[in-house]
Amino acid sequence: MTIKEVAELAGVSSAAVSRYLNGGSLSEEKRSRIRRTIEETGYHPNLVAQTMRTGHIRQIGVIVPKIHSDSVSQVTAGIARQLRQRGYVTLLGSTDHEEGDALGYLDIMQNNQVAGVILMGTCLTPILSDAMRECRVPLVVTGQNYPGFPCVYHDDYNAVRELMKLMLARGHDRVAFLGVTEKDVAAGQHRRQGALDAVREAGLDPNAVPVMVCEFTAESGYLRMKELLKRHPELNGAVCATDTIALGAMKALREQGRKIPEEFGIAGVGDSWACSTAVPELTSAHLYFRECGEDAAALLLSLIERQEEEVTGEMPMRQMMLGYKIIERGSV
Amino acid sequence: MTIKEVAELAGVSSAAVSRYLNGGSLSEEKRSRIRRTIEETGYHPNLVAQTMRTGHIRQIGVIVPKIHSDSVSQVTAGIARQLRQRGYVTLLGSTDHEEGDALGYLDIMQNNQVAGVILMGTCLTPILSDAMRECRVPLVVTGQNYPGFPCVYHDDYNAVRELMKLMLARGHDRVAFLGVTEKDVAAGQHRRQGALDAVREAGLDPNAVPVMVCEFTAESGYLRMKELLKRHPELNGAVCATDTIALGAMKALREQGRKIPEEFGIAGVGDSWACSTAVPELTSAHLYFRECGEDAAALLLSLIERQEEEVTGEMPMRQMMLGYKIIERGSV
DNA sequence: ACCTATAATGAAATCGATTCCAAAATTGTT
DNA sequence: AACAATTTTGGAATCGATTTCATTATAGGT
Repeated sequence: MTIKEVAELAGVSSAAVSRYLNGGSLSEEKRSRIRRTIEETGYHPNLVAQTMRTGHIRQIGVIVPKIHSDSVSQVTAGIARQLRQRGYVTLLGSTDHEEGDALGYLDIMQNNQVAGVILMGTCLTPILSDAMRECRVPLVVTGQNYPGFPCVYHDDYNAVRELMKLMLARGHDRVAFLGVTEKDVAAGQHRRQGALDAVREAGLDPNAVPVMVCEFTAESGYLRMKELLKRHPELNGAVCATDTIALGAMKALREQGRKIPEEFGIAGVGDSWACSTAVPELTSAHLYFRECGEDAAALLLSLIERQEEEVTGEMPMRQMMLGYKIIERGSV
Repeated sequence: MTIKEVAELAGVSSAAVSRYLNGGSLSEEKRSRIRRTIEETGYHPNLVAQTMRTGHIRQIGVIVPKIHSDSVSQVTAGIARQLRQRGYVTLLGSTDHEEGDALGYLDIMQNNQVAGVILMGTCLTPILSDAMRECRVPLVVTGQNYPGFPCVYHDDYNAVRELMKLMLARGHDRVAFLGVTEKDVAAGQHRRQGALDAVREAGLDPNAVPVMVCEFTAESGYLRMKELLKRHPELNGAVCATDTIALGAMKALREQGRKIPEEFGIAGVGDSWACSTAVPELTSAHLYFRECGEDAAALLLSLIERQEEEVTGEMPMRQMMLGYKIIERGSV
């Protein structure tokens, strides 16, 4: 069913039908004839043809490192929800942490003429950075602060800093940090730095704090913690870069018979649902993942609209940092 | 950069460039001239225009009840991966379990001219069923067996049946079942039926088995289990329709001082990562979520290709059931 | 009744690709 | 060298919408 066929049936020109759909002067009589015909035929405009002509497509590319992950899927849910509300659809790309795939998606999405791209950041390599800069449509980064790009991210530094302060305040002063790869600036560098700075601020020596690098899995947290307890049996507390790692670490602590929180304090980041099923329940920093996604989408759409309306006024770069909330559950 | 501009620069007609890209007779000389021009300009064909002309778009609509969910995101990861491999992209719609949103997405995706749709099933209402039947492109259902539609789903019935058999074999013979809404046929009806049939097969009375209906959350599992223990203190085992519910239920058992697995056996479904961080670790039925997504995508693409090639031979309906694997971890 | 301003209308151009078709160029055969 | 068969080529039509433009109809004012 095309606009032409509708026009024919209603006895008007296709231009009239287009005006009916998009607003334009049209006599009341034709208006109602067209309305009837559209209802009868169940006509829906072909968005591809529409895009072809107008150059505006209501599709946004969303590139994530791994859709099967608690935090990533929460952000994605926020993005999809906001986009949907504003009449856009989500073109999803999950890269499995492969840089090549991210580049590929960036390409294929632009070929699909998306109106904009949201990239969930992990490790920023020069190649990816170049590709992002060459992106022909507005682009927003979530989860990381990439200088030069509009970003929406979390206060990773202070979230972990505050967790560590809490840990020290509770008397766990021989602490370790279970982190993730430093290639991930937000989850790797900032969280570690927050932990160490809290230690320094408490008048202790941050260089004495053992730092382990884990994968993003419970298994990895378990293994690293086991190693840590063997090498540093004097430890009585650990802050972990993610809840998953912390939950894995708790298993190692159980095996060693360390009582939580009396003999050993532990905390994670992300406020995953599994925190409240652990024994004891895991103290964690809540990050506003859903809101991060929603804000990123809203920011991107404002950039797109500004572009389409050819607003020429100056436009400040937006780096949007979201807060956090420490959820005490008794593991510290 | 359009095909016309490339043609101009290379000194050939746009038809020649098109033939270069899609295969067609072309002299070696022009071929290399075009190649050079494309490399220099970095030209990429506009997929919207391509779709406009050919009617073939390499986008697949994927409609899920809630992308922020362990199982859903795993299936989605499988789908996206398979589609990507075959040169398609994923148009994602997350409905938050709203039927209206599902209908809306079905519509908007068809307006976007998607080549096909994968619908992750939950509650099949007549309205949704009608909309699905009216879908103008091939459609595959995952996670549920909807009669009349090609489906890829799990053997929910036998997975839970086997879990319950295990439970009874371990001497937990005063059992309950913590299920989910019956509107969800696979997770609600089939899992419950599997549990009750196992009880019957063991020579016990299935009508004596208390059945609770939970939400898909740990909190709900906790509350329902607490209620259950108050009403039926004699119970010594429970099979749960999901891991999340089981992990919540374990909290209630801990509060009541029930030793797992000695005094009370518990099991879940889904083999979530959190199973192995629980105390004791949770016995669960592994379902092949990723594979389910991959198979659904593969099935859909085969339907699409068959349609595009106008294969006329008879075409059996495909209802594909995937197996499961009981992962014993010591909670039964 | 006449002229102007505004509203209504449809034919045709356009977006960027693919593809049909007829013409031109090349190849092969005798 | 003449002719047939095949390959190469670009012009033009096409997909389904929007939008410009020139034209016609209507309304308003004196």
